[in-house]
Amino acid sequence: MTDYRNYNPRQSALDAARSLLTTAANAAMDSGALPKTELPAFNVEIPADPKNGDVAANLAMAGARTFHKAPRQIAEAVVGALDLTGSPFARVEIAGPGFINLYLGSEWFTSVLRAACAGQDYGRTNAGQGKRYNVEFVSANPTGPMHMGNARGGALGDCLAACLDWAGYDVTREFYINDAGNQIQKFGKSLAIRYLQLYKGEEACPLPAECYQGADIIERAKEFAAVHGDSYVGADFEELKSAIIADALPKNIAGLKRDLGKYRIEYDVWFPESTLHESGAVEQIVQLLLDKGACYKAEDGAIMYKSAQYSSKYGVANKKKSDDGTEEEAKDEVLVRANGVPTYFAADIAYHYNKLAVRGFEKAIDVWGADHHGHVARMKGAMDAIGLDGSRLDVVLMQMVNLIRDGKPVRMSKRTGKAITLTDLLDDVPIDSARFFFNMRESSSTLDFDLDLAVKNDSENPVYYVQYAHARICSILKKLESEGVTFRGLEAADAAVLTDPAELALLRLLASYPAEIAAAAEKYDPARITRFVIDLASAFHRFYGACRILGAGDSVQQARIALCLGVRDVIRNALTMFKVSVPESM
RNA sequence: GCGCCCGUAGCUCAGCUGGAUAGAGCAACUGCCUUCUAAGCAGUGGGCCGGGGGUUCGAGUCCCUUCGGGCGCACCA
Repeated sequence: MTDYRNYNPRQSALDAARSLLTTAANAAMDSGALPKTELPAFNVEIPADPKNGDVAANLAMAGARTFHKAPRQIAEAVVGALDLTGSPFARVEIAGPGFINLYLGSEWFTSVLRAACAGQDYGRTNAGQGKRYNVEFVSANPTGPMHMGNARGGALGDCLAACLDWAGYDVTREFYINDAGNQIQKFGKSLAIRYLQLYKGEEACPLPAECYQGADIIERAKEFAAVHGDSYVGADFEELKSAIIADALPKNIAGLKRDLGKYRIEYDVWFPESTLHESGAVEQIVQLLLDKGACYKAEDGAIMYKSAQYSSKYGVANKKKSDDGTEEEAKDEVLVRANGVPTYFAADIAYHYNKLAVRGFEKAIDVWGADHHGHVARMKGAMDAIGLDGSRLDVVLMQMVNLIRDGKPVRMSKRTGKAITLTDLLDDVPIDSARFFFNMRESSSTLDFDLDLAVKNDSENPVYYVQYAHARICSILKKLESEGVTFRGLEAADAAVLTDPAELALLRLLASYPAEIAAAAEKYDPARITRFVIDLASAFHRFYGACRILGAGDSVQQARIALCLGVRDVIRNALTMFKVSVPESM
């Protein structure tokens, strides 16, 4: 059997076209058909309309100036020198203002057909060359439940990691546990007060407004009380806080793992922030920044980081608005407070130093909510400041989610009256829908999540539409089997007999799948795959309406079975890659 | 005030490093099941690509400007 692993037909066609045209243009210059000059930069692309060829090049238009000739004359000179023998292309045309349009031969289509149904993980490429990438996503605060941003970030980060994996990167999925710092102290205070309220009443110990108000805090306090009774009521408040944090925090972290697991997200690494403080890594980073002159001590004893100086390369640093409304120059940022406690920023620098320098990832990709965009430039700048290259940190910013019900935005849960959490969402809509819907828009766009659509069991719901295409293929294959029609294997699959536009459209889509995954990985945009698989399902349904398998002549029948197998496998692999279920019957 | 994201059909959105006649789904209307899953398909209508300048053979795409919407500008994380 031919080895189709790592095969990327679209990319090979583009590469072949570029190489052929470059050779032809040089030959035309050597023969005098074109003036000798440097070959202009040109594009090869897949035209939207197949009438304009399978690969089109703008070489002639792009070279009009350098060659001092009309585009069509240049095109004719190049095409005159073009030798297609041994190439994937069967013919060439000059069209429009001077496009050189190349048409792929049936051997290429056959190679696509066979690769797609060969059962060799078609779509996987080695574009990433095994580079080690770290994808950190969700990293929700362990002080409470996860919200919609975490839901989107989870689906986005997990599927992005999957795309990177399929595109040949060595991917680590990571969750950064913010188990240190101010918000943990606030967590402890909230818990401690809720605990005391159980014995002294709410009036005696009111919960301050800055504390966490959620019902989950009361639950944890009750659990603590169930074990320890009132033995901590008379204790020192700090002692109570420590004890109750030690009890509740691991439970919350376990809860995050459980909820994310239910959402089909499994991490390779859960990285606790506290270890950076305990190991001295945070102190070391601050010292390193002081040594490199990126930091200085302020009069009050705080250690300040020269934010503006390092951030400017990556965008304008945050400016501060003063009380009278006038604007001040970008301000340096606090790394260590005057009281000696490092800020979150200091720990975050140490954390990214750990990823890039200690563990040696080639890239750290962070998935952040867009509300943190102001931190991107300073974080990348900080990487430069500690002697790493800030471009090794990429931040995928993700815009807000609007939940829509009955055509109107919903903010609060009907049941709890509070913001809708990840678990609320997963109670309401299937996990398949959640993972799929969150990957339908690119991360830079705000996303309207239609709760009504997500639970629908009909073709309006894109998840069902795609799953149905797969189930339909499985059903067809079963039917064929029962009729005694069998597939004789890859050698029997010849794309030359597939001439219906619906068949050719399917082949072209199949051909582009590996390149789509590679592009999704490179652009950090897994939504491309979601849209691709919807397109593929749509093209299949059209094929189903236009072409029959039972009753077709033998060679056509064999080729169409191969087409079905290829589409089935690609849908299955794409959905499985995104951890969306793939039913064989519906 | 400064910064980031968005503005394309009635609605939700595609449009790949600028390319050929700007696409899809939903909604509206019309057809298609005694033949492989009608959870499907085919067809019709629907657009100063927010506005205005510029760059060039060519701009939804790049630059400038302007308007509208979202988000952010802490010794919080």
